[in-house]
Amino acid sequence: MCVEQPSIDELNLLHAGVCQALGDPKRLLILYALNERPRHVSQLAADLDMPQPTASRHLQILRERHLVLAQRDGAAVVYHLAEPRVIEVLDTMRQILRDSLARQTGVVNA
Amino acid sequence: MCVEQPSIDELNLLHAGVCQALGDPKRLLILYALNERPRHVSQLAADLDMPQPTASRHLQILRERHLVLAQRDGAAVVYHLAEPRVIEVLDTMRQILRDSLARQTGVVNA
DNA sequence: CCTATGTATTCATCTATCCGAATACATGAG
DNA sequence: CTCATGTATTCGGATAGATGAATACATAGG
Repeated sequence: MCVEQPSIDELNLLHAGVCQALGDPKRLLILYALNERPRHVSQLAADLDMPQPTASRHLQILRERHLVLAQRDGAAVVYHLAEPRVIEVLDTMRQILRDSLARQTGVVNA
Repeated sequence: MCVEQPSIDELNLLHAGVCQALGDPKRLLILYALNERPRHVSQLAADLDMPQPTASRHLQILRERHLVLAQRDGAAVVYHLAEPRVIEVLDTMRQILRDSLARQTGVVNA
């Protein structure tokens, strides 16, 4: 109780922040990779062919936005999705995008 | 036919571009406003209390990402959502966000 | 053509983001 | 404690994004 609730504007700001976190190609790859299975940072970096610090920084951003969760595993850290629904949302967006592209090119011979 | 199809990476890039377009508070307000009803640029600017050039620039970005469509109405231009599904997606994201916040604060007395 | 209204664009500036490289920090083993 | 491994952070520079102010452009009316 007595918890400060975010105002409409604050919620809108947080909302934008989450969307912004999704607005990077590498972070999308990370989210889809973690959807397949949780992974160590180094494993993720190797799988996605990016330097470890790069993966770590992107994971930090995703963590701040509550899109992924970290869990210690000895000296390593396992990251996993915080919300499976996010993948559904991303899939929907991607489908909308594909439809949009199809509509564009489709107009040519419509 | 013979239309160049985007590769996986290109699609991922476009996907990120669309998400990035959603990652701005004012653009979220614009999308939600246009979901209520299509509007002229000036009307939108007035309703959302932002300068007309600001609204116009944001609309340009949303147009480039195929999130809104423009339609001339005399000297004015009516903007409307290109995809109602985008609002569903945004609503889902917002709900996920609310759940996440509730989980955070809820842990206090869990 | 000239004017009025509405929209888009340019410019300069400021801020934020992204990255590679280097380095600091944390954990577990010996 | 020391070392090895794995992760996070800092620094510097390059790039992109957002904004106010000014202005160009487009359309309709007279």
